[in-house]
Amino acid sequence: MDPSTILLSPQSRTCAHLEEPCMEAGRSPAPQDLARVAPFAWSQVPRSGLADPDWFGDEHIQAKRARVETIVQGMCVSPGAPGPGRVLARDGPCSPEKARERKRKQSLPMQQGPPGPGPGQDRASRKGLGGPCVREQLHLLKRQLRHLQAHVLQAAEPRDPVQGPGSFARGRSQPRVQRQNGWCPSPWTGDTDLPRDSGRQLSEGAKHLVSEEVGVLPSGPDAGLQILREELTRAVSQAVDSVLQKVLVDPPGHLAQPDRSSPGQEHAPSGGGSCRDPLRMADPPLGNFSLDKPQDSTRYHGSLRRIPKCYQDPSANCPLTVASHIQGHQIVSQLLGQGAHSCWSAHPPQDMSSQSHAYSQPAPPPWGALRRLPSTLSQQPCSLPFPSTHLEHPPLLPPVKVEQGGLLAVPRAHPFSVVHISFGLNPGHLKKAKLLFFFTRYPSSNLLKACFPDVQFSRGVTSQMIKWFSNFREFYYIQMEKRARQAMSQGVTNPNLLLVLRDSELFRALNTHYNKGDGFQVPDCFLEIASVTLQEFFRAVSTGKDSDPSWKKPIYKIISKLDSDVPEIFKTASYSQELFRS
DNA sequence: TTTGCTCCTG
DNA sequence: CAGGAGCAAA
Repeated sequence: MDPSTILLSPQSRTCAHLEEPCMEAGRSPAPQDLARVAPFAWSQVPRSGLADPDWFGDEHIQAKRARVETIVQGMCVSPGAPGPGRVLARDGPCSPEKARERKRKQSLPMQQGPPGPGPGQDRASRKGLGGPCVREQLHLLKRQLRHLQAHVLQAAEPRDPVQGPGSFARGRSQPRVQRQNGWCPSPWTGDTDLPRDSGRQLSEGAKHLVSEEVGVLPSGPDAGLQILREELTRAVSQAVDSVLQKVLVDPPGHLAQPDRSSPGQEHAPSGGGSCRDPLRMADPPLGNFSLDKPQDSTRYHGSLRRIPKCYQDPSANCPLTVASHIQGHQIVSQLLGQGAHSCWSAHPPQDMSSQSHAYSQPAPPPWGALRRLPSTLSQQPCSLPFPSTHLEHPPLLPPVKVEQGGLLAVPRAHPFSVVHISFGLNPGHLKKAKLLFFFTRYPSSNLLKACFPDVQFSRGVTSQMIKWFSNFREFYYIQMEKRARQAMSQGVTNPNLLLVLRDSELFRALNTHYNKGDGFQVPDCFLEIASVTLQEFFRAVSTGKDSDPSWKKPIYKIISKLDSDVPEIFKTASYSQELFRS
């Protein structure tokens, strides 16, 4: 008896939940909060200002404020001045109707955002956002700004040498600028069609909404500019948010999904729970390993096999072309939950190619990060609390014919990431396919397409990949048969004693083949499937069924039912690129 | 006919 | 790992 294949106790590993990146950072208002707060930022300023002793005690400032307010109020009733996106209007002596009208006008562009961006409209919406629409708004606001500046400069004559025009504003805004320097530009700004500078300004404006929505009374041209920036920021970021919220679904694999068709995967607490666990290694190792246990794996069959919950979810929130759930959720959660102070937001997508890991780890070698990730995946492939390290890895150009920007052609590619579509398969894809084999021995072509969003599938590519898996299986079954026969020759009688452990020779052979370099921690579920396979081969061989020319077929059938769900990370384009890179 | 699989060979 | 033959199912 070969002790290496006898499992006395299942290896159990603790469930190492990786912390969400940047969670320790102080939470800043989520965009919804911003959206809730921002429209009142201006009107709240005086109130907060009154509460501020510095502010309240300064009569000069008060006088100046009164003058500026008068000017602004005058502007708000001046014909033609207010327009869409007008932001300087505030409730005051203006008539209630006009005030209401202004409120409506100022809230419409922000709250409506892009008009009903549907799942398939994100591109168009974003174009509209970043393009002519925003430019027009910008233009309009600039005109208003010039208007305002003229008024302010007229009104605030240098009567006060200490606090000349803008001096107050500068005194107040200077530290603000300082803080702005530490502000991480919004990742979205870079994704719009706005000039990079505009994006930065917008982001800086957004920061005010976060950190200075109260307590400062903007005044003077600088402040006016700031206000304009803020409002522009608000409009754009809200629009982007709404697009995002429409486009990016709540990921099934990240949040609690109690009703998921494969609940065991979602909440596998540890160890062998990494995949659908047909054999529940919690059983004593010598317990029943008979194949009736995987009954629930029949769920994998049929049309619903491996269909992500998202596709089964009747919720309309799930667009047909689903972005990578995890990426999407990460983006949303980063944006919504961690918002302005998110490390993630410190790097616009465009910069990620040069700052790939900077936001999650100081400078981890790609493979190091990769290695840490799968080991987590192998424990919880479906809940996937993986580090953001892998979320937005820079798309790496494979040395094949590539094409940029095939977003619409890539169903699972993130709509906001630049995906380089490969028309062929590269070593990274092969590597990924091998790792995939740990989860699925018989991937459907749909699954393959889902797992290789950066590949433009053609008949040739599909068959090549199918061929790969065929080869993988071939090797796998050969090893199994070999080991089964070996066990038989060693006098093993109880097939249930045959288990594949990580330190067994069989595992080493498989690991070497599929996981060269051992950079990926093989999921426990694979060990379980391998054990089942080995036992089936042993049973067949020991009962003489191998005399039948097609004696392997029943085994194949059994094993084909034991495929596990593939971790979502495999469905991201950046993953194979990362593998290729390493 | 197409697709997918196994088996064999190089 | 790829190519090809052969088979079976859709």
